[in-house]
Amino acid sequence: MPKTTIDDVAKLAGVSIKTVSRVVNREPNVRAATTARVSAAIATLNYRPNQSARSLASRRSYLIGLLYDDPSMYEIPSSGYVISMQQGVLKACKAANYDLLIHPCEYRDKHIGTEIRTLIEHSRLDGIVLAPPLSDMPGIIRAITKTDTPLVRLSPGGQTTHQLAVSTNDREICAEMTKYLASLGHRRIAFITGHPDHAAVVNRHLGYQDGLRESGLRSAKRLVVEGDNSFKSGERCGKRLLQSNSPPTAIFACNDDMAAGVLRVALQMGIDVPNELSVAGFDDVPLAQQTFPLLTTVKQPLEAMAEQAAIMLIDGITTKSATTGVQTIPATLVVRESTGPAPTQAE
Amino acid sequence: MPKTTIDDVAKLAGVSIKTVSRVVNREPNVRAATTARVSAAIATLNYRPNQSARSLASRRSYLIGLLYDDPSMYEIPSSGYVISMQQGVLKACKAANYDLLIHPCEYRDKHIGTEIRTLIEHSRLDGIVLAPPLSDMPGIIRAITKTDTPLVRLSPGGQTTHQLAVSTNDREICAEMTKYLASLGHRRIAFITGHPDHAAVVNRHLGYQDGLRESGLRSAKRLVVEGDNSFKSGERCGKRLLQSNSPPTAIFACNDDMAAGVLRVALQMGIDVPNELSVAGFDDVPLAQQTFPLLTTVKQPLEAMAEQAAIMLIDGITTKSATTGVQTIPATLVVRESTGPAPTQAE
DNA sequence: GTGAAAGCGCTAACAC
DNA sequence: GTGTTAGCGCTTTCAC
Repeated sequence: MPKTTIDDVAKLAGVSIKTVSRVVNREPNVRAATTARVSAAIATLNYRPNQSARSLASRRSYLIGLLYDDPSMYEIPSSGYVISMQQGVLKACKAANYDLLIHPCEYRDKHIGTEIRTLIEHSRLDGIVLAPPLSDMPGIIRAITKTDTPLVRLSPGGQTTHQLAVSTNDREICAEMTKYLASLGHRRIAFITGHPDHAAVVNRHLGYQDGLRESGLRSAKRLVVEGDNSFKSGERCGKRLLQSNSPPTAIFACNDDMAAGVLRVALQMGIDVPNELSVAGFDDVPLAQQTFPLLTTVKQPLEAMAEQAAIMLIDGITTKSATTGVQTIPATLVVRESTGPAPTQAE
Repeated sequence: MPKTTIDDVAKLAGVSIKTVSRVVNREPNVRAATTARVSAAIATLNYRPNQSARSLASRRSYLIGLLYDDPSMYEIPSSGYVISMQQGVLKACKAANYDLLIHPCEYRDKHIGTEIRTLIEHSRLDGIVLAPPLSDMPGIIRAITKTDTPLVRLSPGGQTTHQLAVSTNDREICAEMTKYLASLGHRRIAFITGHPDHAAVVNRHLGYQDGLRESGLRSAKRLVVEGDNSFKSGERCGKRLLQSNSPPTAIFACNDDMAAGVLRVALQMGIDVPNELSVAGFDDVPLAQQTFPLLTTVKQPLEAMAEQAAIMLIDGITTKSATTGVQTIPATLVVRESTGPAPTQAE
């Protein structure tokens, strides 16, 4: 069966192909009656515009790309984060009749710039959603903007004045979590920092310090250890903290994977969570509900953020206005089972 | 800067555009010297063929679709499985200069057939990789084959004579795992079945029965409970099994998410794994290395399977030969910490 | 409000 | 081996 084309529809509706095109693209200047006739023809013929032809003529691919750090680069890959982003972007794409092209990449690769440029030019991406920590890498951002491809960054750390971005209130919410832990009586609250390349997690560290200060606690260098956002690094950091003399009574890790690693180490060492140790994470990925005990964490609205990013992106593409702006979608505390009052004798 | 086209390259190389096209597409019948000249021109102009134009002229999109069960439909979504498949397919796509379009879908949706058909016609997918349990749904398979789109199924349960598919030795390896548990002295080995719609997990159940038989054990109905592959269902099933009178000393769940759920329940109930209870899973997703204790499981070569599927698919597309065949990539046992000798007094 | 004509950048079919 | 000629099915431009 030869696919039905715009000509078939035009013939059946008794109009020119241009009018069909107008209806399909919701352009103005078509009488309601005509629109109805065309729509009917489209329905009976089950017509679907050919994207390739559309793309060629309009110089748009109706494809947007989601670029993120390749999870398989880590010992134990984390997947919940990526899936959430994908879901969010997909939702926006579906609504706007765009398709999503995913592209995990190794950002440490020397030729990452060329790779991205090739991807964009080859696939004719209409826009790009850039996930952290890629969203903080000047080289990558430059490679994209040089091709004039619209770009939205997720959770960028630095300044975002002349670009599109969506982020959450990392700093404030981390201060809140820290204050919450302090309010439970904890005095030695440790912090596991994240990926040093990921600027948003730097803000989380700042929030931790804010929270400490506002609770009248002093920050101690030995209570802050550096992870890389991976589960394994959480285990390593947790072990180090818990084996020190005068270990913390609470550990706040700046993502869930690391917090889950801490939880595992505590279990292994026979430390009772939350009675002897409180543990908190950040993200609220599925893993936070698969640990024992269930993880207290910060619910980052990742899917909503990704969706919003894609909406802004597509909006900018269709209106051709180089929009600018930063949307912030607030995170919230989720208290589950891994946090509790500080142990009394441990002071 | 106006993008460079095939005409620019032809002019610079002093040949016709058709020759450039030949070089780009690695077609035969071009002299080596000519090829070299064209390649040089391509390099200096940094030419990249326009996919839209290519697609329109050749009726190929250079896009393949990966369809899978939408993980966000579950209480606690599982993501490791999906990410692995994506990785595998992406690898093959990269090698063949294809792009990947992901499409999670709710297979229970009444209009799933139309949705898939629209996707295929709209995006002009050149081929589809169908993940389980979609790969077992006649309605979905029919919707795809009706559009004449090449299709590869992952882990289909039923017969696959006239179609492409990649699977693993579910049944045999499950028999092996069961026998392994029996060899540890376990006599009451429970099994948590998976998604009833997913035929491959039915084979796992059969393998469990094989293993029991070959170990001289009788299968008991009360030792088999039905889950749906989700973590939560693993918790529910685990609780039910462990709270029964005369509980099993080993539980074999037919995927890791459910096994992890069992592990959590055991921890909650104060049951010592592996000393009082052995637990085994299937898949070897990242979660299997994030539990306490680490999960003994069956390592399913998911990424390799997905890659192989995509290779077969692309191969069939480029050679236009309606290939047929089923590849089987064997799984292996991974013994970690959650299994051990059966408790002595518990017999 | 609607339509005619001219491409978009490439590949297919065939000629040379 | 290489080139010529037609489209692929749309959108764009501009005329009416």
